[in-house]
Parts: sequence; C-alpha cells; structure tokens
Amino acid sequence: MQVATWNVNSLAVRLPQVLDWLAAHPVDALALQELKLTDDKFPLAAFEEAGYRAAAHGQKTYNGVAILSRAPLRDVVRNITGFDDEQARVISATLDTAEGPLRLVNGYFVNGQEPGSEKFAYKMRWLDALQAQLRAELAAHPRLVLVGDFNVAPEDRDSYDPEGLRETIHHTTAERDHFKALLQMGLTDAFRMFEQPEKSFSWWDYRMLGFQKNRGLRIDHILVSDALKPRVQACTIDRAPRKNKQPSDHAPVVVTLG
DNA sequence: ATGACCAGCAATGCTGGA
Repeated sequence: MQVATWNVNSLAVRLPQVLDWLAAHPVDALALQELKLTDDKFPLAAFEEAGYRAAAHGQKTYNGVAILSRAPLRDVVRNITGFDDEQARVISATLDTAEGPLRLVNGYFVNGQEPGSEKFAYKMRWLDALQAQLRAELAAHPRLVLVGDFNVAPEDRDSYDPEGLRETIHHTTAERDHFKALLQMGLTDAFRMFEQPEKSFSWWDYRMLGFQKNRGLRIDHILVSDALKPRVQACTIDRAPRKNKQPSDHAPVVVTLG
C-alpha cells in the first residue's frame, strides 16, 4: 500500500491538481496540509467520487489538515489532546486496511518565522505537545505513520544552503533536536532508509526561480514506527506537480509499504 | 545592493508562508 503527504497551499486553488495527481497515483491514503478553508467548504464529494473517504480539520484562511483514505477511517482525533490551540494543525485517524489497522497522524507543523520570536516559542511548545501526543499514540497503535509538513530540515543535506542558513528557521539546533526526539521514540525517516539523489527537496520558494535552481528544503516527511519499518519498500518525492501551472510550493512525498 | 512569489482577505495593501 502507499501513503502520501502533500502541503497543497490552499485546497480551493489546488483541488484540480490533487484530483489529477490521485488519478495518476491512486495511493491508499493522502494526507493534506494548508487547506486554508473551513470544513463546510471541504470538497468531500469530489474526493468520494475519486474513491476516497475523508476526515478534515480546517479553519478559515490559515492551516487546515485532512486525511483521504480508500479504506474506512475511524477514531479521528483533531489537534493535540490537552494542548489548547486555536490553529488547526493535526488530524489523526485509524485506517482499516486489508493489512490491518494503520494509525495515521498528519501534522502541519508550526513554521516559527524566526528564532527568538513569539512564533518560534509557539513552535517549541507545539512540538513538545506533539511529542507527548505521539508517545501516547505509539503506545496505543504500534502500526503508526507520522506524516506532514514538519517545517524542519533535519540535517544539512536537507537544505540547499546549510552553511548560509545555519541556525535560521527550519535549520536551528532546537528544531532539529525535536526531530531527533521523534526518531528516538521509535520513528524512522522513511526517505532516509534508501539511497536518494543528492539535493532531494520537498519545498522550493516561489521566488528567485527556487525550483528551477533547485534551491529548496526537505521539510515534508514520512516517519514510520518500528512495527512498520520492515514493511517499507520505497519512499520518494514526486517533483512533477511542482512543474504544474499554479503549483503548490511543496511536492508530494510517497511511501510504499509491503 | 535589493527584492524578486503566492494565497487570503478585503478593498490596494497588508499578513503569513518558509
């Protein structure tokens, strides 16, 4: 089976591209971020016609996440339990797949703008809360996948300019330590289980010909639990949608589980 | 040297993204 993640930067604008992509890549589940729309505007019928069930957690203008799944969804949890948050950034669900239940946690991690800022402090608090949530989720659901836009480039090789951008947003030691903490609780970065091309990125700035010059970051990730790790067969970034007219600035990431 | 793009909201200029 295949699970994918994609920050679409407005589902209202990107819906046709998402449907086109699903037609070409009929993944079993797709996690979306940055819907930028309320749940009453979520295009459920269009996804159902494409063969997917869906659970969404949206808000006006900003953020918003959703899970699409061919298999039935249950036990949907919105946001982080016990963490009071105005922003719609997390949705979790159990997928009843043919291979058994799979817990999918989909996050649109806080950007954080600039180290030292109030938004960065919120990012750190949010990451602390997410860690606690994931410990509980992992204890309850050994077969777990954490996906989304992490807004963290975990290592130097995940950035087009690791020296020039050292300790700037997405590159700080504090953010990378949070990412490492996720790995230490028994999650594995599926992309790095395989040999990958150098300068593999999942996001490119709209400005400065970022994509054309491959000046990007790898900030969209798929982490698998220990129970699922032996089943991971491939993990790739699909750069093709970034070449579309009116593209999202992010590309989809896809994991194949045996 | 600087800023350069895109989306939403709302009303033309701002916020936020990364």
